[in-house]
Amino acid sequence: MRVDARQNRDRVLAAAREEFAAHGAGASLNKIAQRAGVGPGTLYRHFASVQDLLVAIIAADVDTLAATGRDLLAHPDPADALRIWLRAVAVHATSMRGLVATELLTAGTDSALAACHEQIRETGAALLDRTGNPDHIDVTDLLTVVNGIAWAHERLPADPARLDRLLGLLSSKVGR
Amino acid sequence: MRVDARQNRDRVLAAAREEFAAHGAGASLNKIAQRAGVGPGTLYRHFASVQDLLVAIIAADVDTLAATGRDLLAHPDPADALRIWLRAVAVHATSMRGLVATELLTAGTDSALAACHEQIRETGAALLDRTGNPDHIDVTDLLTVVNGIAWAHERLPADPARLDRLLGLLSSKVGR
DNA sequence: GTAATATACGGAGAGGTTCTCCGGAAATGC
DNA sequence: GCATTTCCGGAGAACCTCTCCGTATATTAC
Repeated sequence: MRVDARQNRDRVLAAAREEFAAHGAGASLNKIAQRAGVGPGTLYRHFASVQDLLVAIIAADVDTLAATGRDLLAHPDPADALRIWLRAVAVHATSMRGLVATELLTAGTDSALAACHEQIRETGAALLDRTGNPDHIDVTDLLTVVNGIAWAHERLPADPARLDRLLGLLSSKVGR
Repeated sequence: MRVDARQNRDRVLAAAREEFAAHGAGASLNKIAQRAGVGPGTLYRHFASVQDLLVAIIAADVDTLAATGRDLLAHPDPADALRIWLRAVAVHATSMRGLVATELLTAGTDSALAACHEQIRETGAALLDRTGNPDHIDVTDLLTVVNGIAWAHERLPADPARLDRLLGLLSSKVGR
């Protein structure tokens, strides 16, 4: 890839981060291009759809999340480890005004996104298995609910304590 | 109100129901007007914003939900009654591709919508109180999570059994 | 039944959006 | 230094939301 192309790509990603954080799904791709100092054509050549753009932004965070999960496998209390990690997942999904939660949930056909899903699912499964999982909870279901909670939390007026309260409503095996 | 105006209003509402159900948030108000056989001006005169349109559609369903809740106050098992009603709330929120869940969550400044919120909150509070509410669960938090679950469920490929599984992940006091 | 009035209609149009296309400019390889 | 490949950027088509206002229709008064 030509170095100027990579620079433009990076500039677009940075601009998109800011614009999505500020306006969520209502962000204008035109404005992202403008903010990045490139033409609309350049933006669309690098990212064929708004989803591609989001996935590129999210992928890095997913790696971090998986690493956190691996570290937590060494945590003395398996149930605590799961709770801590689920909270981290929720916090991550609580960004960009619901866009991340939406994207993480929708399977779609994007292979990069599918890889993100799989990475998160495997990490969650490992943590859940270590608790013994007496209620035979499906890890996908669990992550679905956590995403839903994150989405709802973000949509309401800011209340820092709410996220923990909502997660606390989960089944006692994983919630509290 | 002139009778032709009322007829147009009703036609717009019917068209909007179909269009929202088909395209969710991506529905075009132009197309709704076209489908209803009126001009855009007529649509906007009746409903100043897309939110007004949604609230008008939702309000009737909320009345039904509140009535169901009142009936359930006579249910022999308070915990069962709460679970049944929460499921009904989730099913209702699971329509129009997430639009209803979104709308029910966001408080905003619309007074008609605020009335819907209050009606649901009061019904939920009555049902929750009757269980004794040993965990001191906040009814608003509970409804928030149910909405989040409904939203997440609707966003994924159809799986009729999933909604119950997700609701089952709630704290044992209300989930199962 | 007719005239006067209030009310509502509909479409043109301004300004925004997404996304495409292609001529020209810039970087790379020899 | 030159040929070639790659990439850029903006013009523009098609769509969207939302407003304005002349026109048409329903209602009321006579």
